[in-house]
Amino acid sequence: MKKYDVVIVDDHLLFAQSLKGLVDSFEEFNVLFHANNGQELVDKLNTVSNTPHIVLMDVNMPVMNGIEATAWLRKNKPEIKVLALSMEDDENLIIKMIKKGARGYLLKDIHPTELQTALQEVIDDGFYHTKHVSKILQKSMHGMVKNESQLSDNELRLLELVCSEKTYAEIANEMYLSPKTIDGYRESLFKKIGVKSRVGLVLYAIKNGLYQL
Amino acid sequence: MKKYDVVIVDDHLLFAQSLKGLVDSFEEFNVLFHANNGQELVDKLNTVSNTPHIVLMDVNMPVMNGIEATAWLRKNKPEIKVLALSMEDDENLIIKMIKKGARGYLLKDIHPTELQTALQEVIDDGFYHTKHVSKILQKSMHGMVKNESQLSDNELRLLELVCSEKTYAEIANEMYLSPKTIDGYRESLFKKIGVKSRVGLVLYAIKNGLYQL
DNA sequence: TTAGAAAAGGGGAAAATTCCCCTTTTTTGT
DNA sequence: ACAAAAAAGGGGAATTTTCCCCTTTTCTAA
Repeated sequence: MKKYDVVIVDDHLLFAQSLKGLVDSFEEFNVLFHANNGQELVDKLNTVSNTPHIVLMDVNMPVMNGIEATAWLRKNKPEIKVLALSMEDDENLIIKMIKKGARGYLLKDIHPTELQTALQEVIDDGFYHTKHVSKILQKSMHGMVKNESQLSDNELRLLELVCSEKTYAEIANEMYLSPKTIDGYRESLFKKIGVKSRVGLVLYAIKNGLYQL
Repeated sequence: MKKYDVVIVDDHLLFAQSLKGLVDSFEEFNVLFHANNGQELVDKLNTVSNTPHIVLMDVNMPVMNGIEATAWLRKNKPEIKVLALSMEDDENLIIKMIKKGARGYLLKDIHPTELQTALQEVIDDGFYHTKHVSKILQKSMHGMVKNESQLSDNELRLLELVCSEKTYAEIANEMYLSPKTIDGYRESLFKKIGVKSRVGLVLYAIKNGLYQL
């Protein structure tokens, strides 16, 4: 029987290596290769003739992260199915990955047998949603998740820059905008997010993974 | 040849499982059992007659974390050697674990062969320091690491409360102290930590786990 | 017990943040 | 081409943060 080819994209070498052992131990699957980040995946797919059926994709990675890599795959290799596998249990991150094309989102603390089930279902049904992911998707359909997609690009940019010791004047300078414009963005962010101080913005940005510590 | 027994303590099941596979593949080592957190380790060590030579200890875990578990081991099972294995690359955390008795601190992105080397050296020499850990220890000996142990109780308390939308006046009220006293603590924290704004304090507190999101 | 250190508190002011209400410029849909 | 909407910018002021230098109270060790 032909095995399905899996590619692992993860910057934690130890995890990736042992994950490979686990996946290889599954009857129906076989690890084709491993990439340390999104960019390495893209490079390897462009040179190697063999394309995998499934990519097990970490989300937080240096150089090119899982979101960008998944977007690239959908555009350039749409036949490859992406299964996200991350430590981050974050509603917005999960939604973002699925919007970009991930067929499911597993947390790294799942049971090994669930990984096998997930891989098989992605092959058979085209997706695999854990109960947890289903619940988040349900909520997001009803607008229960404050998704930052309703924040403008500049507001998002400010939200990141606010997580620093820069003053608003310095931030305005960096964004080539008037301090008054920045003040407007700030006010808008306060309203949309529901906070009343810069510290509130910082806390929100960090909780929602918009600012990487 | 008798193999050395290893116990894995990690709340990420998938990682733990595949790590077990890796360790079992080493000639000289054998995984005795796995615990999901420090408390489970303590329970199992108290019921099982067999004690391991080495514990591979994650740091961030629910219920009882790696620091508490390592402290318990030093007090109750000093013959067991702890090797920390974590994602967290944080100077204070590394120092804290080693102070509590860890024989080394590995990051989860090391190469699998280095894990084998580390296990072997912990058995042979009693410790294994990566270049990274050695550098941090060297720095800490020269007071180059800003360790939060030199922050007073009130300063630490303020550092937590600062991670909120409260004003300093409100914080003063909550701590039953004059706003001016709080102002003094704040100034002292700025100096000790090396920041110049409240956002700087928030970022420091979060990076160092002093404030739980 | 008594001097010195540490903790707590204060005055005052410049800088930064927050808030509200308003104008100009740019973009967009038809 | 033009009206409406969105983005950018402004005036002005209250509040909060930040900073510096100083006094009083409390703890601590000789």
